[in-house]
Amino acid sequence: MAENISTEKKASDRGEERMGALVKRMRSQGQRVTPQRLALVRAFLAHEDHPSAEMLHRELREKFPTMALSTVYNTLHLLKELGAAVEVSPTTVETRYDPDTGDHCHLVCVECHRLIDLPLEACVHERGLQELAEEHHFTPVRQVHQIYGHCADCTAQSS
Amino acid sequence: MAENISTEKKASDRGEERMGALVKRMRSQGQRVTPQRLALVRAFLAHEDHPSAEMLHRELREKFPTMALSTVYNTLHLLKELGAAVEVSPTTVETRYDPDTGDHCHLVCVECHRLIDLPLEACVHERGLQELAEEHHFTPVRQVHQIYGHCADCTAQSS
DNA sequence: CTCGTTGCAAATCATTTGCAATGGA
DNA sequence: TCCATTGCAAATGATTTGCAACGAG
Repeated sequence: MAENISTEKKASDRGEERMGALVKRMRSQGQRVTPQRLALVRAFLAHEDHPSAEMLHRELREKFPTMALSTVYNTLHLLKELGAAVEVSPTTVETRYDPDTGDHCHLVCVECHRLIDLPLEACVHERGLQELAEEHHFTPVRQVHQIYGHCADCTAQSS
Repeated sequence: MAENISTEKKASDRGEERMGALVKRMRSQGQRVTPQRLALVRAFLAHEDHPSAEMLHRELREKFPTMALSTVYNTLHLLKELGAAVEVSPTTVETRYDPDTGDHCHLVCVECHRLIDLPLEACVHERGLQELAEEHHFTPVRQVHQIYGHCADCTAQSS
């Protein structure tokens, strides 16, 4: 529990540090900073894990009983555009969002859909995979390395 | 077009080679080898790309006008269990299935959801990423390296 | 003959959308 | 004030499920 408290503080601090810049960018883009968005962004950035829209919705309901799920999605999409959130799709279940936008990879449980962070340096090297998995008591079934971006045709079309 | 024909032949050959073993394994597991499944597996293994259930359904309708979409899903799930297909989820659109089950990664277009194969040796090394992307005229937005498997808790629970 | 599989339609479930009301800038 | 955003409900779209008829072993 003592560990949890310090972890929580770190996450909150990280969040508060990013709030200012984020809010500034929202305003500069003509996006309105509503109380709902403020609370949503603050809650999201404070996460050390990978919450889904539904999870955030449940969490925010306490302060905003009328908060609609569509508002949560709306804000998460905004954060994605601002580069402050990364979508992670464990399998075919709810999309999960990662407040840590640095390059890194995840161990994904195909049963409970838990996501476990791994530093990028650790996972780009094939040889280290087995040891890493064992460290986390994780039994790899398959690995997927996807690079999202724009293909030649789409880049050409939107020019 | 001449290139297409040779490509198609290679894919078909690869498929035919795997058909026998696959059918044998299905029978040994008490799975029935129906004409629908046979056609579906053959069509799937012949693919050089990453068809969705819908795509295969359209394709198979020609020979089996009554083929249900749920039958396609059913067979794809079976192939997945047999290790003959790998699920790939580009974003939040239709799941795509990859007949190439070897370790490799994909370039995923976030606009048209095209998947481009990359050999694993090429993509596990961080440094090569930029050059590889340029080779394919692909603009990377983000990369995702996910390892699917079973986490410690789930492994413990199902023991 | 048996029971796994099929086809069809209805059900699910995450996510999106339409639209009137609200309230930031 | 003006228009982006909200909340709500209905729509969407991929996937799953229930169930009677079918047919592979």
